Amino acid sequence: MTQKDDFDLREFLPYLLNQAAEISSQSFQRIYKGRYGMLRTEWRVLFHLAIFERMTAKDICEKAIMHKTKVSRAVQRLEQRRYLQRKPHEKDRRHEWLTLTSQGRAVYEDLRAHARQHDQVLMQKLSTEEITVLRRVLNALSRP
Amino acid sequence: MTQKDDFDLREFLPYLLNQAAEISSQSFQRIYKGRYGMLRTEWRVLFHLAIFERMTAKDICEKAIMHKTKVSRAVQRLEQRRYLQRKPHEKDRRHEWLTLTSQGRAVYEDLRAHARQHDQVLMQKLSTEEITVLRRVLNALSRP
DNA sequence: TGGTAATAGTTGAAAATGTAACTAACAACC
DNA sequence: GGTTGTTAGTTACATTTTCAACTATTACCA
Repeated sequence: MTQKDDFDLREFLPYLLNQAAEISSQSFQRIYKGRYGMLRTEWRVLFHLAIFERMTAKDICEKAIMHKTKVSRAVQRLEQRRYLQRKPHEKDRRHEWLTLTSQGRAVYEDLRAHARQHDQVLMQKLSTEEITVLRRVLNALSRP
Repeated sequence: MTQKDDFDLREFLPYLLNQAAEISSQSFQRIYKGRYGMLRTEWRVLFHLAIFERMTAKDICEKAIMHKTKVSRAVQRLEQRRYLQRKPHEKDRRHEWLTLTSQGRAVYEDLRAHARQHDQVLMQKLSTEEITVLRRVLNALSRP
C-alpha cells in the first residue's frame, strides 16, 4: 500500500474539513447522545434557541444552514421531550415562535459546559494564533 | 431574534468545522453525483484506491476513517459499475485486494481534475498563509 | 490437536436523511 | 373580491447510514 498518485488527499480541503469535523465531533456526540439521546440536528436547534431566545423554524434554517425538513423533525423531537414550546405568531399564522422550556434550557446549560470543555481539549492541540486563523478561515468558508 | 446567551457558536470548533465542511463539500458533490451518480463514500474509496493503488477494505477503513460497513457497501457499488476489482489475498483469505479498473481510473482522473479546480476556487477566499495554517491545523485535528 | 478467541468482511433491520409533493396562510394583481 | 403565486412548515417515500448479528478464516494456546 504505497502511494502512487501525486494527488494528495491531505491537501484537498473538502476532504480535510470533513475528516477534521468528523473526528472533532465524535467526543461531543458521545455526550449529547449518551446523556440525552439527542442527534446532531437536535443539539444544533437547541443551541440556537438558547442563544437567540425566540426564533421561527425559518430563522433556524438560515442561521444554522440546515434544510427545513431537518429543522422540522428536530423541532418535533425536542417538543416531544418538552425541551421547547411552540407559540403562535400573531402577525403571520404561517410562522410559529419557538422557545425553550426551562427543562430545555437546563439541558442546554449542561451541554454548553461540556461544549466549552470539549473545545478546550481540541484547542490544546493548537497555538493561539492557529486558533484565531482557524476560526476566521472557517467562518469565511462557511459562507456559500 | 436577538442574541441572549454569551456562548458563541461561531467559536465552537465542531460546529464551525461541520459548517465549513458541509458548505465546501456541496459543489464537489454536485460533480461526482451529477456525472457519475456517486456518493460521498464512493468517491472517497475511489480516491484512496487510485492514490494507494492496492488496498484491502480494512486499509481503507483506517486511512479514510470510515466504518467497515460503509466501505463494504461503497466497494460493492464501485464493483457493480466496474470501477474496481477484487483479487484474492494469497496469505490470508479473509482479506481481498482491491484495485481500480482502467475505467475506474479514468473516472478518478476526471474527478481529480475537478477536485483541483474546486480547491482552487475555495482557496481564492484565503491568503497563502491562511491556507498553510489551515491545512496544518486540519491535519492535526484529524488525528483522534 | 482441538477448542476458543480474534479478525475481515457481509447482511438485515432500524434509524436518519434527502427529495418532492403537499397543506395552510398570506400577498399581489387584475 | 377572486385568481394566481409565494412562503412556512409538514408529510410520504426513497435512499443512506447505523447497529448488531452473522460467516468465514486465521491466531492463540492449553
